[in-house]
Amino acid sequence: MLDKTYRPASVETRQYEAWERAGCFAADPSSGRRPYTIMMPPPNVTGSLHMGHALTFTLQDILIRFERMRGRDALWQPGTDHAGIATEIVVTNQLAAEGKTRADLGRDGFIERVWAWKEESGGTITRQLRRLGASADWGRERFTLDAGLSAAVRRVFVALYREGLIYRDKRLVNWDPVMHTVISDLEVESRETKGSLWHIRYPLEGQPGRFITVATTRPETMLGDTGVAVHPEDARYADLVGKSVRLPLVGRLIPIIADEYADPEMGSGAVKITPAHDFNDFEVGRRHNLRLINIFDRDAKIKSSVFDDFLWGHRAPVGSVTHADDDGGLLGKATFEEIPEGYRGLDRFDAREKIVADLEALGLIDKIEPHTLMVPHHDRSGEVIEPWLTDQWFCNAAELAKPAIEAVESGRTQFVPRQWENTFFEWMRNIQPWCISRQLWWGHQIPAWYGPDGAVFVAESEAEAEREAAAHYGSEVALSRDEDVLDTWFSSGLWPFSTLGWPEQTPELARYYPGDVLVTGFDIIFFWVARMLMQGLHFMGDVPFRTVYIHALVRDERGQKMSKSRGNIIDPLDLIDRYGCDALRFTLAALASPGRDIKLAESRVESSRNFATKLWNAARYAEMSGCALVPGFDPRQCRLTVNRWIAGATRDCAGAVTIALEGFRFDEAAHLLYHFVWGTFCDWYLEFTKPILQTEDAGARAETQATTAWVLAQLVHLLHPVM
RNA sequence: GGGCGAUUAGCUCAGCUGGCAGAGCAUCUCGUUUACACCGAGGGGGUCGGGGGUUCGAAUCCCUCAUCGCCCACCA
Repeated sequence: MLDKTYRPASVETRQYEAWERAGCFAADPSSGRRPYTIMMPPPNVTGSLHMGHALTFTLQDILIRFERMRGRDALWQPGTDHAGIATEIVVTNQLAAEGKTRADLGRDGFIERVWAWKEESGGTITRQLRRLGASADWGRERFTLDAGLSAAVRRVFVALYREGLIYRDKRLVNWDPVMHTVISDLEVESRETKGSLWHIRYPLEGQPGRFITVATTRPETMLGDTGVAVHPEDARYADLVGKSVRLPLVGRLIPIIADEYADPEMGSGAVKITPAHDFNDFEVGRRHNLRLINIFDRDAKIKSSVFDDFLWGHRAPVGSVTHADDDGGLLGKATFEEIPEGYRGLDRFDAREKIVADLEALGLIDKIEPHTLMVPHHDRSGEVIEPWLTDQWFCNAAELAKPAIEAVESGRTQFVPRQWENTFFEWMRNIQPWCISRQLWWGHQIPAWYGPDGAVFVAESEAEAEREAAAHYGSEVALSRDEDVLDTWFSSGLWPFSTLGWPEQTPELARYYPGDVLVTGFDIIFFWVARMLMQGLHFMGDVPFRTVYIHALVRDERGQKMSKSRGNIIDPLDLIDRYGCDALRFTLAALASPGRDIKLAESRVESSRNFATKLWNAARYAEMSGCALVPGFDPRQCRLTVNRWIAGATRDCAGAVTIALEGFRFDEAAHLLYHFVWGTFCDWYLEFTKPILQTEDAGARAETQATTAWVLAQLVHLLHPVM
C-alpha cells in the first residue's frame, strides 16, 4: 500500500530518469506526426537555476508535454549560451581572487581557463533543469560555441558584410573603461544619481570682461570642448554667433554656433559642445564641422601619452574608417598637445575635482546647483559608461528590422499578451545601428583579417581570407585577425536555425523551422526576440516562431525584484528539495496570469504540495478500495447516476483545461485542475461512492471501481503537463 | 517627456464577450470509528482606489482624478 504522505523525492528523480532513458522526451523526425517546436532560450552555460528560469522552463514544459500528449512530434530544443560578458566577468573575478589578471594569461591561456570553468560548471544548469522536470530533447543539446553553431555565425557575418549590412565605423560608443570593451545601447542602464550642475563662465574673445555662461554636469569634459551652441532664434546671443570664446584652462579658441539643439529655456541657453564625449554633441559637431578632441584613454583617464591613440590603434588600422567623409577628415588628429599638462593622467572623477577647483580659483564658476541626473552604467559590470570614439563593427539593424516589423504587423508572428507588440514596434521603428563587436576574448572571434595597409578581408576562414588578400595584393601577405569577438546576442539570434544544422539543409531544419512558440520574459524582447526575428527572416525567409508568449518576472512576496544585493532570492532548488518539483511547478503555473508580475509566497508552494498529497491519497484510497483500470472500459456505458455524472464532469474538465492551455492560460488550467481534483472528485465523488463500495451489489461495485480508476487516470493525464 | 501596467477580503491574486463578488493563505467554530490533520464540515471578513457617464443592470465599457510600479528617451 502507498504511504500516507507523498514523498516527492522518492518519486520525481526516479520517474524522470526512467522517462529520459525510455526516450520519451525525444523528437522523432521520422514519425510522420505534425511537429511542434519550442526553442529553449539557452541559459548561461556556467549559470545555475534561478526562479526566473524555473518559471519560464515550467511554462515551456507545460506546453511541450501538453502537445506531446496530444500526439504532436514535440521538439523542445535545449542548449546553453556561452554568455560572453557574463562569463568573462566571472572568470576574471576568479583570476582576481588569485591575484592574476586576464593579461597575465594571455588570450589563449584565458580562453583555455574559461573552457575549463565551462567543463567544471557547465553541466549544472542542465542537471537542475532535469530536476525541475523539464522534458527537453537532451540528445539534441547545443552550445553556442559548438563547431556547427560557430560556422553558422561566420556564414551570417560574412553574408551580412557582403550585403553591406555589417560595416566598420568610427563613432561614439558606450565604453566600459574598466572592462575595456564597448557595449550596445541595450546593455546600458541609466541610474539616477545625485550630482551637480556647474555653471561656468567662458570668456568672450576680444570683449574683455564679457562671458557666456554654460552649464554642465561633467565639467571635466570641457578639455574637449570645441564649440558653444546657442539657439538660432535666441535674441540674447544673436550678436555672438560666429564669434569665439577662449576656453578656460586650455586656451583654445572655440566658435559660438547657432543650433536648435540649444534650448533657450535650459540654464543660460548656451551649451558647451564636446563632440568626442557626448552623443548629442557628436551630432551637433557633425552638423557644424567642429573638431573632435578625444581627451580620454581607454581607462577614461585624461590622456597621459601621445601613444594612447596608437595603443588603441592596433584595432583601428589606418584607412579602415568607413565614413571618413562624414568626419571631414577631423578624426585621428593628434590632440594630446592640447591637453594641459596638469590634468594628464588623472582619472575622470579626479580631473573633475581639479578642474572645478581651478575654475573657482579663476572666478569662472558662476554657481553650482544640486542636480539629479541619469548616469549610464554597464548593466553587468556596474561601471559608469563613457561615450568614447572608437572603431567598431556595426550591423544595420534598421534594414533588418523592416521585415520583422512587417511580420508582426501582418500577424505572422503574434505576441501574447498582445500589448507587447507596442513595445516591440516602438523599439524596432526607432532602432539604432547595432554595435556587434566586443573587446573580449570569450566568444566568436570576428572573421575579419587585416592586410599590412589596413585593408580588411572578411571571410569564413583564414585560408579564404588569405586567398582574397593574395588576389588583392598580387602576392601573399601576412594578415592579422581582428581581435574582437561578437556580441553574445549575435549568435543567440541564430539559435532557432543554427541549432537545427543551418547552414546545412538538414531534415530537422526543414521540419522544425519555423517553431511554434517562443516563451520568454519581457526583459529580453529587444535583446533576443527582435534579433531572432530579424536574422530568421533574413536567412530563413520566414519567421522563427508563430507566437511569442511573454511572461512576467518572478518577484518576492513583497513585490521586490529578487537580487543578490537585496538578499531576497528564493532558490527554486531549495523549494524543490523541500516541497517537490511538482509543488513548485504547480505554483508557478497557477500564478502565471498574463500581464502581471508574480509575487511568490512560500505559502503558495506549501498549498501546492498539499494538493499533490491530496491526489496521492486519492490514489491510495482507490488502490485500497480495489479500483483498478479495466481494459476497454467505456464510461458512457455506466448505469449509476453518480458514475455517469463524474464521467461527464471529467470530460468537461478536460475540455476546459484544453481551452485554457491553448490560450496560454496556465493559471486557469491549474485552478480548474485543483478544484476538480479536490472539490469535485475527492470531496463529492469519492464520498458519494463510499457506500456503493460497501454494498453487496457486485455490479454496482465493479462499475464504481472501474469508474474511479478511469477518472483517476484521466486526471493524472490532465495534470501531466503541469506536474 | 513618451509609453505600458496595476489599484477587488488581513496578505497574494482570479474574475474572459457587462447579469447573485471568488480562490489560496491567514482567522474563528466544530470534528481524531480505517484515503488524506499536508484532513473534513461550517463561519466571519470586501462601498471592487475617488468622482462622473453609458445601461434595465457596471468590478467589468467610456471620461476624469489620485496613488504605485515598470519600460523607453539627448534635456546641458
